[in-house]
Amino acid sequence: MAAKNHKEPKQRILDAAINLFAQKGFAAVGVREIVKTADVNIAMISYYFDGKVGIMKAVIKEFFDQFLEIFSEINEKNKSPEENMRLITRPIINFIRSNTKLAMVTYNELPLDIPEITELKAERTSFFLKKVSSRILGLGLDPKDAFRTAVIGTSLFSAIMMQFRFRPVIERVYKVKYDDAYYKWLEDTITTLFLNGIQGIATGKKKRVR
Amino acid sequence: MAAKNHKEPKQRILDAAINLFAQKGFAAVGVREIVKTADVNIAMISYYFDGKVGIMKAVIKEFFDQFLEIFSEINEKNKSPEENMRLITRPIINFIRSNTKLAMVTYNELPLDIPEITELKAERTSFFLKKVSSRILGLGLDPKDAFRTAVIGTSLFSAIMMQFRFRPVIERVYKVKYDDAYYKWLEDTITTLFLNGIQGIATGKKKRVR
Amino acid sequence: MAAKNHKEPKQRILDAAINLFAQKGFAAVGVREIVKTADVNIAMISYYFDGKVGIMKAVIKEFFDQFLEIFSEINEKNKSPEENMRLITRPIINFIRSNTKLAMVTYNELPLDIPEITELKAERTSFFLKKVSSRILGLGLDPKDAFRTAVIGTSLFSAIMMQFRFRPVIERVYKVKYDDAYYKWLEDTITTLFLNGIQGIATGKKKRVR
Amino acid sequence: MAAKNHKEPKQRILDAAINLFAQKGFAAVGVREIVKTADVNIAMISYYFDGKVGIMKAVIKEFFDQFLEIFSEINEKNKSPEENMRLITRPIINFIRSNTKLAMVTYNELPLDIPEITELKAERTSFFLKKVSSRILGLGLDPKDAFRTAVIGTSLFSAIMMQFRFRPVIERVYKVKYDDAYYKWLEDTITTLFLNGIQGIATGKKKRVR
DNA sequence: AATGAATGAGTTTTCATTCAT
DNA sequence: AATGAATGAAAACTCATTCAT
Repeated sequence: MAAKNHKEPKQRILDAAINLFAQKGFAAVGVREIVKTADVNIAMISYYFDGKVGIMKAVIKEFFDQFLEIFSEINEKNKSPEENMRLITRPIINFIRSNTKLAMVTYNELPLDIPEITELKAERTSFFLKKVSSRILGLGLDPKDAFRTAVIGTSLFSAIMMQFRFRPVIERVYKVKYDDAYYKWLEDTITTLFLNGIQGIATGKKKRVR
Repeated sequence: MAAKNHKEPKQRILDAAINLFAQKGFAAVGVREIVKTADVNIAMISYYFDGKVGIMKAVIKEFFDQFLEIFSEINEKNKSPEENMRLITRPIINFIRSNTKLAMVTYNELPLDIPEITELKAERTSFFLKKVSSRILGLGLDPKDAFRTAVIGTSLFSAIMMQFRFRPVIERVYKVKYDDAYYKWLEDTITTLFLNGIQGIATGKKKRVR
Repeated sequence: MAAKNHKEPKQRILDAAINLFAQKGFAAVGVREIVKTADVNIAMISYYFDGKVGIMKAVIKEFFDQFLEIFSEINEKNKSPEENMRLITRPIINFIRSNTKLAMVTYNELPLDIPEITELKAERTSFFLKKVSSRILGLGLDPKDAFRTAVIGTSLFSAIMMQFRFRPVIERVYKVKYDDAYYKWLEDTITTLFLNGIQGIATGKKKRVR
Repeated sequence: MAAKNHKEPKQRILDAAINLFAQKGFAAVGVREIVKTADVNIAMISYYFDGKVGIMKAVIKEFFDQFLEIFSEINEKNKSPEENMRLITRPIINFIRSNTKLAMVTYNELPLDIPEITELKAERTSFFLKKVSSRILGLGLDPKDAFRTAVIGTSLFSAIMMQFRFRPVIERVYKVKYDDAYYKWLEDTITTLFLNGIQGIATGKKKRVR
């Protein structure tokens, strides 16, 4: 029942919370459940995080701190369009694969209004929006069409996220092994899908403008 | 505060619940809040829905009953690929536009485990998965590649859904008016994006197989 | 689920209530449970009994009306002591055997205070106390020792009652078949036990006085 | 209204519950009433007893733990039959006199089915049945007639219990002072009654066998 | 740093009863 | 006579948080 106690209490709380939030959602998880899972005293929640929403704040921060960083590492020089597209899809897939629950919690709680978190969430997601848009832009779209890149960027992210969210459903219907090969295949599929899609938009853009 | 009382109590409860669940999430909404919004007596929750999760059950059923129906109406005959693609994207966008909160609630609560709802959810989502996959299949993909159609289908749905979920964030960054023109433009964008993406996959399929 | 509907609604309610009260106790049974068992509309409770405690009143009345009557039928003439003792024990055992649940409900709820029933209960139990005492008195006790007969009388009744109350426990420990032979044997045992006991008290009375 | 706060909260809850359960019955007492009487916070019920039935569990355990112990102390050596009988009646009367409410609560709730308590109750009452039977056996009954000792034992206990249960009724009819003298007299009466009764059964046993 | 008992407002659900039909 | 929707109070329980130790 108790968790591995080699880590620090603060980290144990965070780990437990991410797992439980991912499973049941923020509001449905009680602090008593968290402290039992983390094997810490209940007062430690206030001590380290100043309450339950403080944990959620930390979770969101952790997600964005790590997630936004993966974009910084991308340096598309003079590569092929496919390679550049892959420079977007691969880090996203790999990151979510390695941090599935962290990503799920953040993504799931995004539209919900917990007042004390609204500002933090809005700021980070806006930043993400700009970041991902700018990455998409380099693939042949008209720089003036920034809004469209935002739609495509969020679609890309959401499409990838969906594969993790929908995993239980997919497993009910198809025989899939979620191994390295699968994730490579997913990377290929998403890359091809969006690369061709974006190129289709870029060439046909004269017709449909907004 | 009280709602319009022209509708029947049962429907008022459902309407109120959908609005509140969409705003705060299922677990964060109390029945007292629902009955206050719906202007009904608190005991009516048990009377009509047998408790709070009963409301959620009804919400999920309502969403899938309506949503799955829109696919039945699609009859792709001998039309152009673009027209066929549009026969998928348009009804989805229109439906979610008309039932944004219903869709959001269902989509948001999908991964969360509320035991009494698990089975219902699993059954309906599996059904959705098959339905959307079969629609995608008609666009030039190899019939043996059913699993890939599932990934593309869920990506498509999720990409559209994301535009509704992310609306508050997008509004912070871009000046958008969510009118008929916008939704037409969104339909065009998503249609072009996925049509070209799917065609790219269909032609390049020999290389990447799973 | 629904009960046999040949009887009148009022009687069906009473039957259902007695069964449920016997099983769970008055306070633990809800009117909704009663009406479901009796297969009548919930408003019939108020209509026929003026509420839940009204049912309990009727139950208590029914028990005492029937139970006190069995004593009237006893006419000890010039019989042997054993025959006279048996004229007390047999009707009690037979009555409780035939009306086990009615007796259990009344006996179980005796010490509990439901204001509207207190007076009714007190009056009937007092009456019972006098009745049973007077029966005991004829077995050789000093007429002045009325109080002692009350103790013996209640002990006798309680001893018999206990065999019904404790039946589930006894069945766990001993192999018993609750058939005619058993009840005859019980009558013999209780009769002998109390007859000899009373005679012992009657002869030894000079020593212990109160 | 508030109770003496010298004792620990847990004990105060137990004391209050025993009093209230004895007065109104388990199901008719609300936790709010208990916490008001015990002057503790309502959450302490869950904290210490894991809910209302947890209190009842504790009450039953407390009764049997204490009650069964009084039998252990009895060591009938080479004493007269009356002394041996008295070694059974006296501790029972004294115990119930000192723990009237605890005994009443346990006795009253015995036949009622509160699922979570069924097993506990069954186990302890079975144990009691064996204990009291073995005590009775030493008074001249045939060792093979174990079942009859059970009937007599439960009758004895129930007869004593009845004097406490019926006290309000008896007080309405007779002038009794429930002092030491009364309990001594009660001990004499019950002892004589059952001793002679048992001896009557023992001698007349050839005739009536089961 | 860490404990766990204690708090009071909060939760959902069920209660017996009523009333318009 | 009979229905069942509707009521408001009360039920048991859980919540996140605090505080003396």
